[in-house]
Formats: sequence, structure tokens, C-alpha cells
Amino acid sequence: MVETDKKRDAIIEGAIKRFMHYGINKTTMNEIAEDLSVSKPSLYYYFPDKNSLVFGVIDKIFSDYFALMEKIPYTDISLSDLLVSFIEIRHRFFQKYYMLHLSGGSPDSSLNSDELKKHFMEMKEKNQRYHAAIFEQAIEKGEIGMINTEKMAELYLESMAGITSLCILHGNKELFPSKKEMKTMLEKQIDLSNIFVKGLK
Amino acid sequence: MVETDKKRDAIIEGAIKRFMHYGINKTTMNEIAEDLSVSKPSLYYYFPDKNSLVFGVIDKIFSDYFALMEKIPYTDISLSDLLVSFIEIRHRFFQKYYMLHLSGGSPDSSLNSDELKKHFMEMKEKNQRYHAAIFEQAIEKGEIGMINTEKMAELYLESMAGITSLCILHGNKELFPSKKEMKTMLEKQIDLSNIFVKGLK
DNA sequence: TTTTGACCCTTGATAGAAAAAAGTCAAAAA
DNA sequence: TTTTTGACTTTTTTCTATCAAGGGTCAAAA
Repeated sequence: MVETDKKRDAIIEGAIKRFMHYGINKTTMNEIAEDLSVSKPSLYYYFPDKNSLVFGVIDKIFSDYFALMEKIPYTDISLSDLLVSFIEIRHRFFQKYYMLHLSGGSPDSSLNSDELKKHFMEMKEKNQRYHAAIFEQAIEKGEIGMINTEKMAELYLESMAGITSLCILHGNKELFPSKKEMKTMLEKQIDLSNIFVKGLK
Repeated sequence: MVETDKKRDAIIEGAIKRFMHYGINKTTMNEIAEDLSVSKPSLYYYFPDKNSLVFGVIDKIFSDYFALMEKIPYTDISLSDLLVSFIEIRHRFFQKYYMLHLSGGSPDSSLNSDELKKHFMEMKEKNQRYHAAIFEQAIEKGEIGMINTEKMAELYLESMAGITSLCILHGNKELFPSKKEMKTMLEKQIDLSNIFVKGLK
């Protein structure tokens, strides 16, 4: 039903706001309910448990991410530039949703459910397939040489994720990485991406 | 004094054996002393505290690492192959000393002392300088184009470390990464290294 | 100079209690 | 019939008090 879906979405939006500021574990179902001026059982009417709500939130975020990716037209733009655009999109999402610890190594137990891990895996694979398709196009256009696109997309994204991972790991142990660390990370990813593409020629 | 240095080394060797098997935090000064059939205060005669002993151990391991690196002659070998040799050396050390968590993200509080962090930083920089020198040679030989070697060495090593970091992060949560994960990690590092070098041409 | 037994003091693990949060349900409201 | 709720139960987390273990010291002996 449409009304039901609207309410579900409103709950997800409310949850996202709390999660973005306090993180998943530090947000209670009561707080989300209070924000929306409803009772806790109402939340449980739309979501069987907190994990499903978290799932809904993650799913929404990823669908926004892919929507943004797919909005970028990949004709009339070099592979390097296209990949940089993708890096910038990921960078914005990483900053915006940092408190949700979507990049792994999470202290949030809610992210450790098998269901959610599976979903993360699926999103990762979807992202890889999308990048592999981009590589495929670039091969057809003669921008890069013949490669195993699936494997290269995986290696490429893993090298990007590795940079992110190190930024989180070696960063100051504050709640957030500093603006400066963020900028350095972004620059390194762009540099590496450009070298990577050149290396595929 | 020579005798004193010998005893220091013996203690370090004994500590390494324990650390390799049980990790730093799970090894007590008493155990190290018992292994060497001396009393605990004897240890404290040679090392003012546990941190200094850990420092000695780390220092020994890094000096072994650099000794092995420097043994590889870097004439008559392509940059790609040389870098692969380095990756293999790091891989062996990573496996051998895995329990010491030298790759960061350590649960061992002993590794968090300022003194030791500084030392880690110095070793990282030494490694970067060594790699930068390698890149310098390759430029002179015309194997790769002109680049900022310091910056490239940093980016290169960080992309390698990133792969390692992800392996630790996403690996099974067992004590050790599996042989298979290790192999995959090694292959990815080699692949990335080769693409990176091609990208510098 | 080097080694040691005996000792102190700090820290980290453990368990049990208390608090908080997740989750349920019968009944009311829409 | 669908949605909402106050009051309730169960589970999880956090806090705290205790205690053993491990780091570190020292005076005396070798």
C-alpha cells in the first residue's frame, strides 16, 4: 500500500538523521520514534526489528549512491575522468555517512548480521559489475587494452578501498577524520586511479 | 660491552619467539625470563621496561627486513620484477610476524607508545626513501617517465598497505588469515604493482 | 657488575547488579 | 480492518566492586 510505504520511508529518513549524527549503536528505537512523534510499537509495525530498519537505511543509501553513479553519462568523457567522478561521489557519501561506518571495520554490532553482510557483498558486487562495464566500454573505445574486466574492477576498487581503510586506521583517533586527512585521501585515490588507468593502456 | 649486548640480543630472540606465537600482550616478562632461565629482574637489568624490550624486538625485525631488501641487487632486473621481489619479502615478514600486528590496527597496547609510533613512522619513511631511490634508478634507466619519486613511493606503498589492510579487515575473524587469503592478497599486490609500474611509463 | 627472591602497585579480567534498550501484546483508535 | 499505543517482558549493555596477574622495584647476594 502506498501510505504504508510512505510511512516506512519517513521512518527510514528519521533513522538516517539520527544515525548520521550519533551512529547506529548510539541511536535507540525510542529516540527514532520520539523524533517522528509516534510510539515505539508503531516502528515495530513497519519493521519487525532494528536490524530490518538498519537494512532499510543501508539499502536507501546504496540506492542513492547508484542513482548518482548512473546519472553520469559515460559517453564523451575519458575513462580517467569518469572514474574520478565516481571517486568524488564515493567521497561525498563517505563523508556524509561516516558515522554509519559503511566502509567496514565497524564497531556497530548491527552491521554484523549475516543478512546485512550478504547485502553489503551484493552491493560491492553490483559496484564491481558497474565498474567492469565501464572498463568494457573503454576497451571498445580503444582507451585501454584488453583485460579481464571483472578482475580489474575488483582490483581497482580494492585499491581504492585500501586507501580509505588506511585513512580510517592511521587517522587521528577522533570521531571523524580531519578535513585535511579527507583531502589527502581523495587526492591519493585520484592519483592512483589515473596511474591505474594509464597502466591498463 | 660485548657480553652485555649478547645478553640483550638473547633476550630479544627469546621475546621474539614468544611474541610470534602468543603476541605481545599475551606474553609476560616472567615467561620470557623463564624461557631464558633467568629471573625477571635480570630482564629489567637489560631493559628498563617492557616497552623498551618491544622496541628492541621491532627494531630487530625491521633491521632484518631492510637487510633482506638491500641484498637484492637492483641492476640487471626490471623495475616490475624488483618490486615483486620486495612484495615477496614483505609477504614473508607479514606471515612470519603476523602475531605482532606490525601492519597497524593492533589490539596490543604496547604498540601504542609514542616512542614506538615514532619508530614505526621512521621505518615507514626509510622504506619510502628506499623505494623512491628505486624509482629514481628506473627513471635514469628510462624504464619509467619523470615523476616525483618521493610522492610516488608513498602512493605505491600505501596502495600495497591498503590491500594488506583490507585482507586483515575483511578476513575471517580467526587468529590468522587463511593460506588462501594470503595467496590472494599476494597476487593482488603483484597485479597492482605491475599495473602501477606500467602506469608510470 | 650482574643476578635474584621477595615485595609493591597498577592494570586488566570477571562476575554480578543495575540500567537501558529491544521487542511483545492486548486493547483502543482510526 | 488497519494502525497506533501504554504497559509490559526479555535481552543486551553498562557499571562497579573485587581479585588475580603482570609490570616494575629494591636490598642483598653472587
